[in-house]
Amino acid sequence: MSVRVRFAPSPTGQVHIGNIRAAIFNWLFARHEGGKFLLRIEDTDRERSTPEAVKTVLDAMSWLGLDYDEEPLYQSTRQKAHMEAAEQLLKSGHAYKEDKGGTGKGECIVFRMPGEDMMFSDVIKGDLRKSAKDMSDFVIVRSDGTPTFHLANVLDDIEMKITHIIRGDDHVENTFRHIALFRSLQADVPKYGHLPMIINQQGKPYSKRDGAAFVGEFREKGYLASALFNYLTLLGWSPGDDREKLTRDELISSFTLDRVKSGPAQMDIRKLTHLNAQYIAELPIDQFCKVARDVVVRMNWGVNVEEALFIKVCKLMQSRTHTFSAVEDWKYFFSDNIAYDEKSVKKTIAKEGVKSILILLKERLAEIDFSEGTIEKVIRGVEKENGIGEGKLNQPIRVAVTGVSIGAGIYETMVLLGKNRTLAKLEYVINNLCI
RNA sequence: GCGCCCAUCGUCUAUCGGACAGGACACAAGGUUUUCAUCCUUGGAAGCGGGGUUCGAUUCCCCGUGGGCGCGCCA
Repeated sequence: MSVRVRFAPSPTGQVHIGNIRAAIFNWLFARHEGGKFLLRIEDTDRERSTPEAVKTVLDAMSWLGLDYDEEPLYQSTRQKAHMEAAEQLLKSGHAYKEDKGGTGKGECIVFRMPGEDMMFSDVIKGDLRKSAKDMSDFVIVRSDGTPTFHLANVLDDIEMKITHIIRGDDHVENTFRHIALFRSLQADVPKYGHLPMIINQQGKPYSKRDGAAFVGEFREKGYLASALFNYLTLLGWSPGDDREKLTRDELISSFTLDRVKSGPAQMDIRKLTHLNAQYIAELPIDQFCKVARDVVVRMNWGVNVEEALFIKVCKLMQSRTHTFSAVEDWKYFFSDNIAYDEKSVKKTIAKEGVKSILILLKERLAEIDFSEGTIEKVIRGVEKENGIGEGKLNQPIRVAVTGVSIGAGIYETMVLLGKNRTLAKLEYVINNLCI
């Protein structure tokens, strides 16, 4: 029988990093096995499940390249089938009505656990057992007539002919209930695999408080889908050798569930960032420009970022870009109005004697055509005339023309800045920041 | 409290009883470089504790400890 797996998110606004990893593992498993990867939108919470929330899920998936094989099943369309199944369970004696605990809410429908010890072989965790006394009956239809997660989930998995359920660790206990449901519905019980949780630095499951907890945030912070995808597979899984940076095809061919670890794994943003830098470095330049351009648009600098210059800047900056949020600091290439880093200014420009040197530099630069060679020559000359060590002027100049103390090679930077802008910035610094 | 699961460098991991426990991130020290970054070299860094089984245990078993998860008319 061919493998059919699913990702079943409830669209509640954001896609949690733990959920998307479950989706990735399901996807990888399906692709490895040549099976189907399906999507089910669990939109029974009518208040939170808005079309926008659904779109967020879809966007996150397409961003990561998680393509699904059949039309998504919307759980909200299954209400009737759910209720019919509940009636059937009532009839067959697998469920009964009860006002649980006399809450006054009225009667709900409760599923009767079989009352015997259970065991299933988890594809990741191995044999898991639970004795009858530790399992109690549970509600499948609320007193308001709506089905609970357990009922809906199992019924829809039957409907979708799911063969393997790969989901978070937090569901292991539910699995005993779900298996009992499958059996009493006379359906084939799928295979289960429970993924370890992703935890934060405190060892707790990732939450909003940990900053980057949602897929959208990683995207905004300048991470590449390919890097996030790759990194997430490494959390709780490894190919068994020393490879860590794997292409999607390599991931598909080496992914097996029996290599998934069963203990929780801690997220390390730094390692993600390192991977991200590698992926960025090997991006074709036009791709790099495209993603960088999106950041520029979002930043809304209020200046014209001309494409030809932008491409040159991209070429210059790509190798030192770890995440695309670094693009936010590129404003000095395109704007006459830049922010000066106070500390850097203090350290390099706001010093005795700098002013006259910069004035001389400005005069000399005004006389040449800008190229790396000519610029370097001018700077070396000014240094020599003032008895300054070779290269010592580079940093002050960098701060003067870019506002910050880090960046690409200063000659290249000045060439891209252009003569006019360079001179204008020197003029500003001489008049306003020098002492 | 009860039940289930897990346990290798700070972190992610390799090891399917047998060599110096390997790799990556991070960190440190060098080198390259006009700053930053890249790149290169080197270094420190781990088998939770205690019992067994075995010629031999990180690996198998038990106990302890630590951690995670679950115990809803949430999903």
